[in-house]
Amino acid sequence: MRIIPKNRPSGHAGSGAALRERGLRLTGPRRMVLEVVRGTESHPTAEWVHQMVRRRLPRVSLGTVYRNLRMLVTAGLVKELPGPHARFDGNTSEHHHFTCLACGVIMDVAGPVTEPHSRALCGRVAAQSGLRVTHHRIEFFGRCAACQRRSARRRAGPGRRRAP
Amino acid sequence: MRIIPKNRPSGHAGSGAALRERGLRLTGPRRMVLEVVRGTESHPTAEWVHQMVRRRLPRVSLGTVYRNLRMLVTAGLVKELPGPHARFDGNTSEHHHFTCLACGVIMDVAGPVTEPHSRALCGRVAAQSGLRVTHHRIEFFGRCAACQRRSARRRAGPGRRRAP
DNA sequence: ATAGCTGCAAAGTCTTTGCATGTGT
DNA sequence: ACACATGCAAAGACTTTGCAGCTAT
Repeated sequence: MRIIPKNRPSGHAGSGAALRERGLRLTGPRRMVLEVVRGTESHPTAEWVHQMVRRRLPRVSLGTVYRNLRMLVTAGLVKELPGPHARFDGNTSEHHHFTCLACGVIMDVAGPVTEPHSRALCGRVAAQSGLRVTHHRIEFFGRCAACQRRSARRRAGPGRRRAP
Repeated sequence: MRIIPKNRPSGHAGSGAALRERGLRLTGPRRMVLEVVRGTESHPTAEWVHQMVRRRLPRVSLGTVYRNLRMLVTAGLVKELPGPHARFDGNTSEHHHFTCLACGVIMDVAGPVTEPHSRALCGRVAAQSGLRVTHHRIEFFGRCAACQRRSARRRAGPGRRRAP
């Protein structure tokens, strides 16, 4: 069900190096924030990042996590997803997102699957409207495979399920 | 520059009728909220809607505006755009949005321009991933025509501008 | 008559910020 | 050394909610 390769092994600069390259100071909290965000595919909230960071650096405050997340977004090392609660994404390669309306999980949808179409889309929009389109974002909504199975099973009949 | 037909003239049920049809009570504040949202293409915030409503009904509170906006969204009479501040859209036909990064304006991008491509996109995503895609949203970002002209003029030379 | 709305104000949630102290370069 | 980061707590921005009094049906 994973559509994009994990970004860890495919390799980008280590967190420390990445920070230095942008002229950002290398501090413990900052590095940890970046590593947490890069180390998950769960599109975490600031709160979640904070909890994870605290496992290693228990004194780090939520304010610092926010400050660093903002800074990393500005530096282009992290992306931010729209919505009422901010969510962050350590995968900076071009990709889109699918949100399961049943369980809430957010999954990546890889560039190769959508790229040709979405490129054509941008072209059309630009051509017809006189707008200059520099980038775009697509969000898909529906049900993930797991939730489809779940509801199919339920419909089939409440006969056999997990051992009672 | 407008890409979609205004939704007023093309006609949908009057606000009163629309509310009744959904079993919602027809009150002054509620009707006014719906009419304000339907009457603009500016994708307004709750605050802005509140100010407009107050021009006619000065005693309406912001809380009531929020309550009614939520209710209208639930009833499907109004759509909500994602982002840190909620924005609302009285145009419920399928369309997407363009945001100008220079001036912040949000414009509609019509279905017909994008529909075939975005349909194909959904199909591909569903096929490759086992996800069931029920709907999607596309946001384009860039510069609107006016801002392109503005910056072109500025580059051309700061010779003649508005009277000093 | 009565379920549903409203105004008002208080409370919530998420995020940002001021300040004194600490730290990477 | 000194600019930059941090922790802490207070403040901000936006949104929701409790409640007593109206109101559409």
